[in-house]
Amino acid sequence: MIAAMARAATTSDVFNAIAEPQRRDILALLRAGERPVTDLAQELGMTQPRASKHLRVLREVGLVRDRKAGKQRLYGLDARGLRPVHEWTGGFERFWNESFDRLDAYVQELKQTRQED
Amino acid sequence: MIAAMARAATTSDVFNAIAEPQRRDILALLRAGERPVTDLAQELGMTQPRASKHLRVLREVGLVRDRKAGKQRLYGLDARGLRPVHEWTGGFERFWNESFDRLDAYVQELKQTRQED
DNA sequence: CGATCATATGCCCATATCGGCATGCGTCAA
DNA sequence: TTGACGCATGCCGATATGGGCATATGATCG
Repeated sequence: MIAAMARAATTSDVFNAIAEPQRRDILALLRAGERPVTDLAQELGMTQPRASKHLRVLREVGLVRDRKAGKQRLYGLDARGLRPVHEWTGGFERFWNESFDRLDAYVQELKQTRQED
Repeated sequence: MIAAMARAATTSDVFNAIAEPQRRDILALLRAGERPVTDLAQELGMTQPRASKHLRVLREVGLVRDRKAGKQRLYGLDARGLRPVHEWTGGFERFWNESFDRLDAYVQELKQTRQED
């Protein structure tokens, strides 16, 4: 049976993956090119297991690819998955500029409301 | 003392707020204009308390504004907070098209690597 | 004031998530 | 084969999160 779930189906989708600051840092670093886990961990000041776990999440949502290179395992960026996020937020673009006007309208209405009390 | 924390400082930032599908649905709906809680809840097929809780998160990160309108409370969109997300993902835009080539490169390297064994 | 509608909250449960630590596993060198 | 290195996992603890349900709160109306 389907019981109560925390963050239900959210798990392992791109939006969730980039909700974690450290994972965003990893992605940003990978723009410079492939890197082994230890490298990333050190650069970002995190332990190796921690880096590995974050990388796993990123890999599971397809934002990262890995390939073996001898003893090492190189992680590389696959940013295609970020596109949907960019497009989704882009769907609100026209509201960014409107917002201020809207807020002004709110303020006006609030003032009126208070005066009417 | 600061003990181990789950999702540390992530809580209540915009990235986290939009990691939840239902909250994204709410934001999308609000593009059409202000709406009372009950309205949103019904439209999205969720209970009123649930809608209120999601709206609270959205309000806390500033993606939503509310104003009292008599008995009701109208929630309205304030999309400015989405801009950073859009820009962050935009920073990867040039990799979207590269990705395929990169993957091809990976494959090439892999082939070479295998041959060298 | 009392009844009622619209929301926000509190409390509880189940589960997801992060971090640390120790350890397993695969690869390369001697 | 034995070590050493590089990385992935397993397990545990602490906490955040989502949902349900009942209820507190706020506001309007009679």
